[in-house]
Amino acid sequence: MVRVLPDVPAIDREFDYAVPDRLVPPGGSVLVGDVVRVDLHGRRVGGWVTAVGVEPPAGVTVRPVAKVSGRGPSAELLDLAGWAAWRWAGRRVPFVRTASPERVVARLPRAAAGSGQGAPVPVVVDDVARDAFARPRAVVRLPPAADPFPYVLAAAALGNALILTPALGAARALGVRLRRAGVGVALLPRDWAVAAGGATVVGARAAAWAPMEGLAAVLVLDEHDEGYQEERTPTWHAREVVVERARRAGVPCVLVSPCPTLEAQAWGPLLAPSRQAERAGWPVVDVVDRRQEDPGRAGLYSPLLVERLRGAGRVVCVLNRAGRSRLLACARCGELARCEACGASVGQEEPGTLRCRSCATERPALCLACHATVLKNLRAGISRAREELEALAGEPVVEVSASTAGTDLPAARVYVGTEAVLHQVPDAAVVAFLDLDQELLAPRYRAAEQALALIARAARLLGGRAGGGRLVLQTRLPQHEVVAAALHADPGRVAAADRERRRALGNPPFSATATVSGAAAEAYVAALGTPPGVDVLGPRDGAWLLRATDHRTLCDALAATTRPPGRLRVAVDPLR
DNA sequence: CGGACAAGCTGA
DNA sequence: CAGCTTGTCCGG
Repeated sequence: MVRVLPDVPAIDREFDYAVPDRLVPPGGSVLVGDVVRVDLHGRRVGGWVTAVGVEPPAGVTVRPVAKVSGRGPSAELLDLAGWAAWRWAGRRVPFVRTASPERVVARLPRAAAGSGQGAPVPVVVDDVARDAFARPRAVVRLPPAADPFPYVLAAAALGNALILTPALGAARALGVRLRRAGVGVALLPRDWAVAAGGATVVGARAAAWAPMEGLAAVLVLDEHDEGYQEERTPTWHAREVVVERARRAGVPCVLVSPCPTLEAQAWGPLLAPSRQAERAGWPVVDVVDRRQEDPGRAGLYSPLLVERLRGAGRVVCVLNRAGRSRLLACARCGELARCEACGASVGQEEPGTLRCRSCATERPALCLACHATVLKNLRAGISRAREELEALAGEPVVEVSASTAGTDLPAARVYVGTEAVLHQVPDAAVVAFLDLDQELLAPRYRAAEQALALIARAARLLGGRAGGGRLVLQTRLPQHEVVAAALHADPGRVAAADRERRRALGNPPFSATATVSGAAAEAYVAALGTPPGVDVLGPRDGAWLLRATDHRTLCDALAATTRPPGRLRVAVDPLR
């Protein structure tokens, strides 16, 4: 008899089944974690074995398992899924799915050896990196131009390591380098079976749930990257998952980032490089104080930036324009979309709503003249920026946005785009933030941290100080700590200022928060009540904000609340 | 989630 | 009251 968790998120219960002899693999047995198919209430669903040799409760008719499909997550990972369901107020199934192979894995291969191509390069481990792994936990501040590979090698030198990168491309590149260094590597999600057989694992967010045989060390690169957080509920964070995994396994865990989050710094000791080493790993910064320019004539491009544009090498301009569009017109009659109250042009910040930038009056997105609901974009921020830049540069300028990801960018010397441009252009001689204030003043509690992360990303395209690249920051807030941090290659300035600000405002990591939204939110909040240590704020726009002293208090309160029927979204640690 | 079954609604 | 929709329950 086995206990089975069906692969149906809404059920979130286990059921007992018998295993017919003919389904027991020859010479083996059905194990915890195995993927099965079972009949449940008139339909056949997938599921996972969560316990074997169980005694079903009296009075239930036990049905046989329909099929034993293959191997699945270990008992440790099933347990971790239970913890994650608590931590992010979700169900176990989404986590167990993430921990499972994409396709059926009938049996595991033997432990992965080195690639065998040529003689393995002896693993020379950097002293600083080895010291980081000699501690149970460490946060390493590594400047953007520095190669993190010594930390990767130091992790792999301890045995089968779990190494996370924010995106799969970086994981693939690390895998190649590790194989060349003679390390047996599994790239998740592709090599699930290899990982389960025993290997050092590299991968992105989902690899936090990789099967590991004899986990020896955990390493998270670019720990600050928001790609580590799942956007859909449960809004789990890969860094938190692997930190917990390392803790449970009693193995060292190292988080690396050019600009470590306050969450990371609250978790473990910060190892910062020498001032000299850190300066070498950040580019030279030009701060352009836009307050000094003639307000009537100041466009998007300062005289200094125009001068940099004339130099040699690739130029990348970043313009994260808040709002979907700046100027709209009716697609049917051509009437400009203007404010009813003051006549100024209105923009569309959220689909379906027009907002006046001058008096903040809002109205539904329809034409005042003919009531058509389709409006077209006359001045998307980036498109206009591109035209102006092309005129200034006197050469073709390529526009880059999230929508051009994965396509071949036209060859050009000058690029302009949203922050997506920093992910799509490999390197540059100049990176300019046309309107850094947009980032600095964003109405999010993480704005400073995120702005610095963006600058660190730009710094990667430029290389270190010796490379001669220039980072141009156009701002009206030249004293802002983010600008100062970039200028002095000292991310600690942002951390220090942000820490005090967040402490004063009770923002994470000095609290644990969750948002509750959806049709059933009101009933859920009512059922939650007012547990000690948890503040219930709102509703605002139909959503409630829960703030607790810590995650234990918050998550215990959420776990004690039964979900009412209806649509409900509970997001623990929302980035907002 | 989605099948089973009950209760409710409609039209002849 | 058949035939259909809608709602609630519950799964081994």
